[in-house]
This record gives sequence, C-alpha cells and structure tokens, in this order.
Amino acid sequence: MAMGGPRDRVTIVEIAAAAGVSKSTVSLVLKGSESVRPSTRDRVNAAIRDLGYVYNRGAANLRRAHSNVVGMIIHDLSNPFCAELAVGIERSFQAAGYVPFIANTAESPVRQAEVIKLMREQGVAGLIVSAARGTPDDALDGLVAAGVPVVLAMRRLKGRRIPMVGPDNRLGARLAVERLVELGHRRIAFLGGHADSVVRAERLEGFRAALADAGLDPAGAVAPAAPPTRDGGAQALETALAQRNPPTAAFCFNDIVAFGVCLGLRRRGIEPGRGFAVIGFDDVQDAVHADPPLTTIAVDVMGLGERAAQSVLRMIETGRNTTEDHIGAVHLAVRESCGRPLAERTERRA
Amino acid sequence: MAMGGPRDRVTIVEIAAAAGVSKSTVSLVLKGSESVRPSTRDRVNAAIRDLGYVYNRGAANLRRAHSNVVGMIIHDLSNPFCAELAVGIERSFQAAGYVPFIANTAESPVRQAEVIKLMREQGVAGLIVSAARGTPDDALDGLVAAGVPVVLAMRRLKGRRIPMVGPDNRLGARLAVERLVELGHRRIAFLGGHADSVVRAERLEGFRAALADAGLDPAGAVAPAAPPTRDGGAQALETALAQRNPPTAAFCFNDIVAFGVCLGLRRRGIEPGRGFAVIGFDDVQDAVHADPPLTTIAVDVMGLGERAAQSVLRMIETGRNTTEDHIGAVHLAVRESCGRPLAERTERRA
DNA sequence: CGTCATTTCTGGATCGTTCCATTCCATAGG
DNA sequence: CCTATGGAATGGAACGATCCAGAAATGACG
Repeated sequence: MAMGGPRDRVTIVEIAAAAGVSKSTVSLVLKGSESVRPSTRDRVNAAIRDLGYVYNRGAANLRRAHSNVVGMIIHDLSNPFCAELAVGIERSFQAAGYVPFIANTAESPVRQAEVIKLMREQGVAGLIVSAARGTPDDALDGLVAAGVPVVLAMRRLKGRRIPMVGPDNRLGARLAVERLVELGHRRIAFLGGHADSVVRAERLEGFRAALADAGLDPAGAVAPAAPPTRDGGAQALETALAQRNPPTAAFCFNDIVAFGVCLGLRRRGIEPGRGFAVIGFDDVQDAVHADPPLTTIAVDVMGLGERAAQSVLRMIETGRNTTEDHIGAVHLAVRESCGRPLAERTERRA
Repeated sequence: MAMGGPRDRVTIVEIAAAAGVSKSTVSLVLKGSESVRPSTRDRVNAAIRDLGYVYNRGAANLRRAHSNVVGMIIHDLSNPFCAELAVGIERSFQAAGYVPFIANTAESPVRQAEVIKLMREQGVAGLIVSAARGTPDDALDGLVAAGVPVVLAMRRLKGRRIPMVGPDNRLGARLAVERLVELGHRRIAFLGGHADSVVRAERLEGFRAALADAGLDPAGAVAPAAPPTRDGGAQALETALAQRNPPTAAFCFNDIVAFGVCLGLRRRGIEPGRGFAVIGFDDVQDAVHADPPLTTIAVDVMGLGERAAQSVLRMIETGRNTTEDHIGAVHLAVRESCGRPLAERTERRA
C-alpha cells in the first residue's frame, strides 16, 4: 500500500479525481466544512485514505492569512525549570491545533536573533519568548512591527510594552523574608543571580521591601550576585559569610543557587536548616528530594506556560497584538532547609 | 521604518522592482549564487534591507525538493536526560542551516502519532525519534515508505530496520557489574525500568552476561521492574531486600532509579556506599551533586544527539534513507555510591 | 411543472518562491 | 565588422493548497 517514492506526493487534485469531485470540494472536506454532503465527504475521505494523501501545510499557508505554526524560544532547555515551561506551552498549543516549534537559545542573544529570523521566515502565527540574557531591547521590534503576536515568558524586556507572563517575584521574595523573620532571623542575605537580571531585580526589590516592613535595614542586607548555578550559590555564600556581621539565613535567587548554598554550608560544617536557614525560588522537581528538602517559593511553571500559550492564542484569534500581563500566584512551600525557629537552635556556625 | 501591517508582506517581486532586476535575480542573490555580479548583488541586498523583506520558506519549500525543517520527537522533554539530547541534536541541525522542530510526546503513543502526522504535513526533511513507551512497531512505516530519513534515538523499534543511535547498554551494564564484583559483591540486583522497555532488556542482558562471566548465577539475580522514577527505585529496592538472600549491591536501570534506591536505603537506615553499593546509568548532571555522589555509567548524551543529527543530515544529503547504527561509548564514572571494597566495610544492613 | 431559494459543488486566479530554458550583453578572435 | 563565447539576467511555468464568485443540483411550493 501507498509505497510511493519521495518525489511523487499525492495532491488534492488526485484525491479529487479518485473521488469524482473537484479539488475545491476536497479542500472543503479537508477543513471539515458543513456544506458538503455526507455521502460526498465519505467518498473523499475514502480516497484520502486509499491514496495515502498527506496534507501540505506549506502550500496551504501560502494562501491563508496566517500559518498554524507557533514558536517558542527558550533560553535554556537543559534547565528543568525551562523545560517544564516548554512542556506546558506546548501542550496548550497542540490542544488548540497549532504546531509548536521549540527553539533553544542557550542564553545566546546571537543565536536568539537567528532563531527569531528563522521563525519569521517560517511564518509563525505567534511567538512565546523566554529571552536570553543580554537580549537587546529591540530584539523583538521587527516581529512586533509585523504584527506577530508575541508574549514574553518569565523575563520582561524593559523599554518595550510587550505582554509578559511570569511569577510574582516580588510577592515570592516577600513571603520568603516574612518566613525567615518569623523564624527569628534578623540578618538575612539575598544570594545569587546575575547582576543584570530583571528577574533578580524584582526579587531583590521584594526582598528589600519586606525587610523594611519588618523593621530591618534593607541597605544593610548583603546581596552578592553570582551565576544561577550551584557553584554560583556556593560562591555567593562565601561572600556573604565573609562579611563582618554575617547573615544567619539566605533567600536565594532560585533553587539551583539554594542547592549550591546548602553544599557550601556543608563544606563549612554547617547544616542547612540547623545552622543556617535557606529558602529557594521556583520549587523545581528536585527541591523536594534534596537533602535537606528545600523550603522554596513554589511557582506553577506549567500553569504559567499554559497561560502564556492562551494569551498568544487569543491574540492570534482576535488579531490584537497586545494583551495584559499575567502575574502568576506563588506560595511558600515549607520544607526543612529553613529550619525551626532560631531560638530553638542548638548549634551556630563553626 | 518598515511598519507594514500583518497582511502586506514584501515579496521578492517588490525587491526586484526596487532593485531594478527580475525576481529570478533576487532569488539568485538570496541563495548566494556566484553568477550574479557583485554590484547587482549589493543593489538587491540594499533593497532587501530597506523594504524589510522576510524570506518565505513556505513558498520556497513548495517548489524545492525538500524543506529545511527537520523534526525531533522526544518522549519526555521534562526529563533532563532527554532535554540534553534535544539540545545536542538541535545544535547540529542549526549549524547545518536546518530548522529543528522539537516535539514532546510525554510518553504517549497517541500524541506521538499526532505529532508525526503534523511533521509530515509540515514537510520535514528528516526526523529523529526517541519513541514513546508502547509505540507500535508500525508507527514510522508511513514516514519510511515516503522516503523521509528517520533515525531512532536511544530506543530501538523492534521488527523494523530503522537506523538508531544510542549508548552501549550492554557494555555499560557489564562495566557496572564488573566493578561491583571487583568490590567483592556476589549478590547483585538489577533494579527498576519498565518490564517492556527495550533499553532495560539490553542493560539486563549485559548485566546477566557479566554475572555469568564472573561465575555468578544470572538466573539467581533478582531484577524487579519498576517505573524509572525515584519512587520506582525505592519500590524495586524493597522488592529486592525482601528476598530470602538479599543483594548487597544494585545496578540500577538509570540514575533516577538509583537516586530512589539511595533514598530507600536511607529510609531503612542503610547508608548508600557503605551498607549497600549503588550504580546508576546515564550520568545525568545531578549525579555528581547527589548525596552520596552517584557512581554511574557515563553516557555522552549531547554527543549522541549530535551524532543522530549528523546521520539524518547525511541521509538527507545523499538521498539514502538508511545508515548504520551508532552505538556510543560509555564509561564508568566512579564516585561514592558504590563504596569501598566489601571486605573493608564496617557496617552491614540494620 | 415552473419558479425561486437553498444547498452543493466547481473553475480559475492566487499566494511567493524556484527552476529551466532563453535572451541579453560585452568582449575576444578572426 | 561579424561571430563565437560565456557570464548575467530574465520570463514564465510550476509547486499544492485556498478562496471567491458563480454554476448546478436539489427541494419546496403554488
């Protein structure tokens, strides 16, 4: 059946001939039009099956207003957090009959520019972008000017009014600080994250505001920047502990940094959750399995991904190329890395 | 500049008019033909820039023999191991000027079928498939019959001669067993993995062969199947330890299972690496950061991904729709979870 | 049985490229 | 001054769908 070499595709014209109708009718059947008699529809579908017809979206898109492919540009697919975001987005697009198209930029703005160009050439109907670090402000201008719906995920692009979907960074930071204060900590550090990161800026802002509200000195709090990696976390910890009046707790830029901080603490003979409280951000899957299980700010990544996809879908359908932002809810997932109240602690730093 | 609403794309015809040449010449410039005078080329390029022209690959693919989009179907993108595979593949395709197209099937053969259909409709020039569990043997027949180059990644599809790229499962298992035997273990279990998994079958085969070579009884070794998750690992461990003559070491289906086994050991008061030796497979990024750091069979996933991409690329270029398999090298990464030689151990099971 | 409204179906133009066969052009050779 | 020659540029026919305006079939009804 349907052996057919590579170069002889079956087209609707052949289907039409086989079913004894015109190609227009076949086209109608293909898109499930109501105005074709059931008996005809069945005949066409039979021919489609018999001849092994494969729809050619490329050809279709040539004539249609917009294609059904949508793009998602992810800044680091090998990061589980991002991967989960991608999965959430993809699911929604698939369900809506769109073909999602994932590209990974590996945090390279250059690669990102190439990918964006490719996506445009491919004629994407919409795009979700989790921007690479160091993305120039005008990176998406061409797309936006051309009327392609774009939604930013996680990372806001300053200086442009592009809709964005992300967690409530400020609130998350506040929740973490409030918890630490409640546990009796007065010297709290903010650890890690790239200095130029918008996300870090927001979390840091929430962190400082919460500190101020608790009657602590935001300016006095140490907040060393460092790459959002385990090593970065350990490194930021060292910087913080080298201070004259070292902190007793840390709110970390994200869970990976928090893991690194825990590692660093152990290396110094301090037990995370006993000698020092650690709170992360994101609630990645490993957080619960870490040792000690990480207290962190839980973000519904997959939900955010779905939401981002919904926004793009709505923009595509309505033709509007803008939407309001969506700031996703966050909550504190209390586990063991932030420990019991400070007063009950038995051991201090070595 | 180049404001232009969504519906008035600039085409090569307009570029041609602006540059005072024919559309054929513009086409020539676009594909970097040598046979167009530099002065003309510059004029055309200037027009392209000025009018904000965007190449339409859909239209081009309509006429060309094959498109420049290639697909990759991944069975679980949220699995870091797979994500890394995807990144490796993507990198190679991008470098070769192809547009990779990642789809996640979440281990669903139904979703996989949809995705394959979509890819065909999109006119992919080639495809890399990391098949979902339970994929029917004929899932790729249509593609193959149509002459689309397909390479399987990691998971072989039995009953079909489709080229595949993956690690040397048998050798990996052998290396693990040899190590454990060297450490003095005589009762070694194989833990986890789905019973119907081809990968598990291969690893199990290598495991048994190595056991036999070491003069141990392959048939006597316990090998409970379990989902390749942490919980699955813990569960498989329980099954193994419930045996009349429980094992003192385990070779695990993969690292995730191994993590679960370590967790389960701790819950029973056994310290992985001291009371019981554990070896994983894959060497995921977390393996080195785990507690204890996991001894495992290291696989160069990214390399395998690149290799798979190269194979597809070659098939596309040569027009041949077949290639030899590529079995990637593996090696034992010795860390702490397999412990010191058994004779030196101080403590047994509780 | 003719008329008219509906439902079905159809032809042909069109989308933006590529590709092939030609034509055009400038220069060199005779 | 004419003709090969070969490099540059071109025109028009594809590619495989969609879409629109209108034709044909169907049915309702006096």
